[in-house]
Amino acid sequence: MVERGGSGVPGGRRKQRVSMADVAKLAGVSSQTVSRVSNGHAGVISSTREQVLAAMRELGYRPNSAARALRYGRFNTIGVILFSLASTGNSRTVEAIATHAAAEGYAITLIPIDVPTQDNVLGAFTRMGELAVDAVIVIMEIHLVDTGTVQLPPGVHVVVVDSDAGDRYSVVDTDQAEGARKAVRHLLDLGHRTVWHVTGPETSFAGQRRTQAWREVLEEAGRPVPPPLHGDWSAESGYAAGLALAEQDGCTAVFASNDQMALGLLRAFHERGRRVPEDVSVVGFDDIPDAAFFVPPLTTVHQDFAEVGRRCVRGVLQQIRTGDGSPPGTDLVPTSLVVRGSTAAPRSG
Amino acid sequence: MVERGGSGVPGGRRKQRVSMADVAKLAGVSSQTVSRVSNGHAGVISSTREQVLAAMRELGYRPNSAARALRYGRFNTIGVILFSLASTGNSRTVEAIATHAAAEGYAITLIPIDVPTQDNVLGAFTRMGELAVDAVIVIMEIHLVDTGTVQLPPGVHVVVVDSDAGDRYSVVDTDQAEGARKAVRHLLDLGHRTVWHVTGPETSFAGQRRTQAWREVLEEAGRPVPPPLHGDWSAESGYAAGLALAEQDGCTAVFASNDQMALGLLRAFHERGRRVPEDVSVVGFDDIPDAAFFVPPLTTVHQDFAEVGRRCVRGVLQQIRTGDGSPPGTDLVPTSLVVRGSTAAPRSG
DNA sequence: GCCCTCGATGTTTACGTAAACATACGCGAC
DNA sequence: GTCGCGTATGTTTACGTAAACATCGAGGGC
Repeated sequence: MVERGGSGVPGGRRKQRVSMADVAKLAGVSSQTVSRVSNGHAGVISSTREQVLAAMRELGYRPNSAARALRYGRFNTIGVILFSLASTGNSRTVEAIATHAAAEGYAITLIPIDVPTQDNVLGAFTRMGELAVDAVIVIMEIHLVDTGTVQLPPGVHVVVVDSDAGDRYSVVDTDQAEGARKAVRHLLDLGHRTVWHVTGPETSFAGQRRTQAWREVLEEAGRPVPPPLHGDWSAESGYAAGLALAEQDGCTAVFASNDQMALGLLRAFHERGRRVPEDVSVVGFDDIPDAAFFVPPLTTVHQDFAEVGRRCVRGVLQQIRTGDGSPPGTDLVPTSLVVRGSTAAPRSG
Repeated sequence: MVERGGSGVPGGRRKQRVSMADVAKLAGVSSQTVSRVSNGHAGVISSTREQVLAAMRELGYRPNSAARALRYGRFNTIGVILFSLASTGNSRTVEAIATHAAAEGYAITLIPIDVPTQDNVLGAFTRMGELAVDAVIVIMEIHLVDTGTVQLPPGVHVVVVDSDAGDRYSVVDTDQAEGARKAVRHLLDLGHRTVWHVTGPETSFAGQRRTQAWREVLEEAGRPVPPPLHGDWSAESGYAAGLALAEQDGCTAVFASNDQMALGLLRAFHERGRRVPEDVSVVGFDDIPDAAFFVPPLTTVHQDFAEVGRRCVRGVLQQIRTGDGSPPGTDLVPTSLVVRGSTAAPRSG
C-alpha cells in the first residue's frame, strides 16, 4: 500500500490538507463552530472551544487562505513590481515596504522585471492582474509602462515610486530636487566657483531630477554650468567620469548623482593624484552605509528609504480601505545632507 | 447619485469584480464556455470564442486567482522568509529567486522578520503556514528557528539558505569553506607568514564557516593562528578592527569575512599610514560590485548569488512536482577568487 | 406552567472556477 | 429514415470558508 506523507503522525495525515470539515468531524461539532473558534468569535462555550482546539492541534489544521480570499474578496497581499533589487535604494525600499505591510497583516508579492521592455512590463502587469494582490506598488520609471496601451487593471490600487506621474497616480518619492539642491549649495557655500556633475542614466526619473536641480542652482547663482558627464549609476561609470574630470584643471567640486559613482570618482582622483578634498570636493547621493568608510568618508545626501516604504504602504492601505482608486498626487520625503570628509573649501578660495 | 469606480468605461464597471458569470451573460453563453475560452481549451467554435473574448474585453474580465487556487489546490507562489534585505547577498539572492521563479510561472511572497526573536520567527512561520504559498525558501540561520517547538507546517516544501541543517533540510549555499580557503591560501602563496582575520557575527553560519576554514588552512600549513578580531559585517566594525590591526607590526595580511568590513580595514589602514598592499594585504568576501572600485581595488572571493537563487528555485519546484518533502542534503555553489590590487607579496618576503 | 428570550450550535448558501457529466444537434452509414 | 457517433455547449458539483439564517434548549418572569 503506497502512501505518501505518512510520517507517523497520530491521526495519520495523508496526502491532502486538513479542512474545517475534518476538524469538525474529529471534534464532533459542525464546521461552522470550527470557523468560529478559528476566527476567535464569541459565542462558543469553553469546553467546545477546547475540543475544537485539540482537534486542530491533532490534525495540524491550517486555514486555507485561498478559500478565505475567495470568501472575503481580499488577499491581504500587496504586489511590488520592480526592475531590480540590485540597487541599495530599491532593496531598502522593498524591505521597508515588506516590514510595514507585515505589521498591517499584509504580505508582499514580488514581481521582478529583468529587462524593462514594453513586453515584459506588460506581461508583469497582466500576471499581476491575475495575481492574488489587493494593491500594487510600482518601483520603476512609470513612463516605461504607460506609453502605449498598457494600463493598470481597473480596481487595483496603485502607488508609484520614482516617477513624475503625480498627475495620474499616487507617487511617493524621495525629494530628489531638494536633495540635489542641498548638495550643490553646500559646495557653492564652501566657496567653489561652480560644480561639475556626473549624471545617472537618462531613463531614470530620479537621475533627471537631480541633474535638473543641479543646473537650476547653478543658474540661480549665476554660475557657469559645466557640461554634465553621463553615468549609469555604476562605480565604473563614475570612475570613467573621474578620469575625464581629473584632466579639467578648473574642476574643484563634483556632485555625483549617487554614491557608487562618487566611489568611482574617488578612485579615479586618487589614481590621478588629485587629492580629495584638498584639490577636489566630491558629494554623492543616497548615503549608502559604506559611504562613511570611503577614503575619504563621503559627504552625501541621505535618502530615507524606510520612510518611502512606509508611505507607500500607508498609501495603498488607504486606497484599499476607502475603496478609492489611486488619487493623483506626489508625496515627497525630505532628504538631509550628511557632511563628511570629501568636501572642503577650494584651496584658492 | 453617488457611485464609485464609475470612470466612464463602456459597460460601466461598478464596485465589484467581473466574474465568469458576468462575461457569460453578456456573451450569451454558459460560464463553462467562458472557462474554456479563458484556459484556451479546444472544442469551442471560433465564432463563440470571439464573442466571449469580446465580452471579456468589454467587461475587463480578469480571472480570480483565489478561486483558481481553491480549485486547483495550488497557488503558484513560493514564500521567502528572511531576516534582512539589507545585505548585498540576501537581496541578490532574492532577486535571483524571484527571477527564476517568475520564469517558471511562480510568484514570490516575501516575509521579512525584523528582529530574529523566537516569537517573531514563529509568528512568521505561522503566518506563512496560513499564507498562499506552495513552498518556502528560508534565508536565515536555521538554528534560530528550529530550537524549541517551532517547526515548518507539514506538507510545505522547504529549501534553506545559509545553514548547516543539511541533515534535516534541503540546503543551498555558497561553498563558504572553499571560498575562505582560496582567500587564505592566496595570501600564504604570496609569501605571507600568516593571515589575520576579521570575523562575521557569531550568529552567522556563513561567518562561522569562513572563520573555521581560515583556521584550518593556517593549521594545515603549520602557521601560527592569530587571535581573530570580531566584526558584525558592517564597515564600521571592519574599521575598528583595522585600527587595532594597524598597531600589530607583524600583521601583513588580513582576510575579512566580507567586503564591507574589508572596506573599513582599508580606511583604517589608510588613516594609520599603512599602505595597502605594500604594507598589508587585504582580502574580502562577496565581491560586491563596488569592490573593484575601492582604493585599492579589493581582492575578494566572488559569490554567485544568482546561482544560489536558481538552485533554490529548482529545489523547491522539484519538491512541489514530486510531492516529496524536503530531502536532506547540502548543495554547495562554488566560489572564485578575484585578484585585484589589495594583495601583494610582503615587503620582507 | 407557559411563553419569551437569549445563548450555543447546526444548516444553508455564496464566493469564482473548472472538472465531470449531461444534452442536443448534425452528419454519415446502412 | 433511423441509428450511432462525435462535436459544441450547458448543467451539476466540489474546492474551504464564513455570513446569514435556523434550531434547540435552558432559564426567568408572569
